[in-house]
Amino acid sequence: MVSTFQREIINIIQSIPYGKVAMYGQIAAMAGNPRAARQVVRALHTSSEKENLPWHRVINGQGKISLPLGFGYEEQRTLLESEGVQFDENDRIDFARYLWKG
DNA sequence: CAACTGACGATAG
DNA sequence: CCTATCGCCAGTT
Repeated sequence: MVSTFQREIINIIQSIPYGKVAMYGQIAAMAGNPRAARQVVRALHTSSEKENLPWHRVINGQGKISLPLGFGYEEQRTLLESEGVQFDENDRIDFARYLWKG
């Protein structure tokens, strides 16, 4: 089953606009729990497949992709770049330009 | 009910 | 910038 939290998180993720990204902590905060970043992870794992979520627009607080190489990293990066999101020399995303502000 | 688990976050070295 | 730790929270087993 999916708790209210999870639904809220799913809802928020679905509202991230094209070409923008959001941090786990940010989403958690919008869902009502600034410290529940890990629940965002769980929500993605449980619903990314069925819910049609833009999971690739969710990155960690360092502006980087959390997935390890060969385990989804390339896919996420490709998806983001196809939306116009650029990475700097340290593989980080420029929040000033791409961070979504709810 | 206790232990375990994460695509995390902040801090320290 | 990088790794190592500790703290956090809800869902599973």
